Amino acid sequence: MLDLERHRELLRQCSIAAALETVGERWSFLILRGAFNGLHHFEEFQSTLGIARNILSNRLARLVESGILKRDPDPTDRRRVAYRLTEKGLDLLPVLLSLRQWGERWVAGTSSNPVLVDRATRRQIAPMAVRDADGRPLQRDELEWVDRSELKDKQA
Amino acid sequence: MLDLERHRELLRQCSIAAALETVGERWSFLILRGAFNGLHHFEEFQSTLGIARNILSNRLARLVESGILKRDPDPTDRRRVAYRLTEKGLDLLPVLLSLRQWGERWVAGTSSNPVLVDRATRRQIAPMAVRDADGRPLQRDELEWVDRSELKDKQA
DNA sequence: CCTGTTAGGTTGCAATATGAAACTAACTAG
DNA sequence: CTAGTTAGTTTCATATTGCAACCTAACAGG
Repeated sequence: MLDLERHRELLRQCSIAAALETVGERWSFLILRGAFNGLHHFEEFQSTLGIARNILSNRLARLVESGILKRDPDPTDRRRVAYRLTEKGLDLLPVLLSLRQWGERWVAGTSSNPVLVDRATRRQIAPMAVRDADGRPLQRDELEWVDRSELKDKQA
Repeated sequence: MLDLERHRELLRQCSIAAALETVGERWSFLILRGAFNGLHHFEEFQSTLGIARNILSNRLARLVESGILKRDPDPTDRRRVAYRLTEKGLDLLPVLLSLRQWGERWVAGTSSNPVLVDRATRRQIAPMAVRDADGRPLQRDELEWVDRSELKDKQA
């Protein structure tokens, strides 16, 4: 009970911890990346990711339960199930892109494929960056952590 | 050998997978969040995060080996070690912020503390968003995945 | 100097998670 | 009907996590 209470306190204090409860491990991230890249069906995920079937089944179920993916049975073939990103799941795009760009720069050392472009201009999206309220990218020394009570103006 | 080869192929193909090799699990993320929030010492991480000492030791060592944290022994007290983010580690800020904002919106349902502000204006940073090359936020239906060879212009 | 405290670990072992491979149920196509 | 397909489920060996105790080196104070 004390553990549960501390757990809840942690969740209240930190949204990262809350987020990590649902997506905080490697296979979930990779499944999400697959979903963003157009994978839908169990076998697609399994063969593309090379993930054990029981782990895939477990993670898919968890992502569905968390509301990140939804399970769409195919009316024309009752065996087939499409797993699709929900609004909640789609909102993870900045996370995935940030992670990808970091990986490109610091781990893989190469750019990867496919790339995300602005449909209208066909130009690649900008690198994910911390920006001020007007959209100007901020350098790290321009940033500061403050207590929420010290905010200059209330922002939604 | 075949597994190793496939593993390498996956890393080459996807920078997210490469990134997840180093930060792809819950405790690493939470340690990084702690580091961004000013934690430095073993005991600080341990008591703040409530993480098992052996897991903390293992993760810290891994993050140091990956070049994300560096290990700074204190010259005035040789027992003490400060773990600090490297350039590589600091570059994970967009990942952590994206994740945090996602968690605030979809999991915790509340805003968390501390918050990141522009030092000059004291205004809160903008939500992480996917933006075009000029910095304009893009909606999801404005985005498209293309093969790198189809890029309209070469961008660094 | 000795004793107690501190800091950063390490160790042993139980519980839990992962992964390989086989199996199953339901469905579809010919 | 048979054979193949799809999405899982199960079994069991291996790996990882977590609890709690322990250890070592360094320090502080009397």
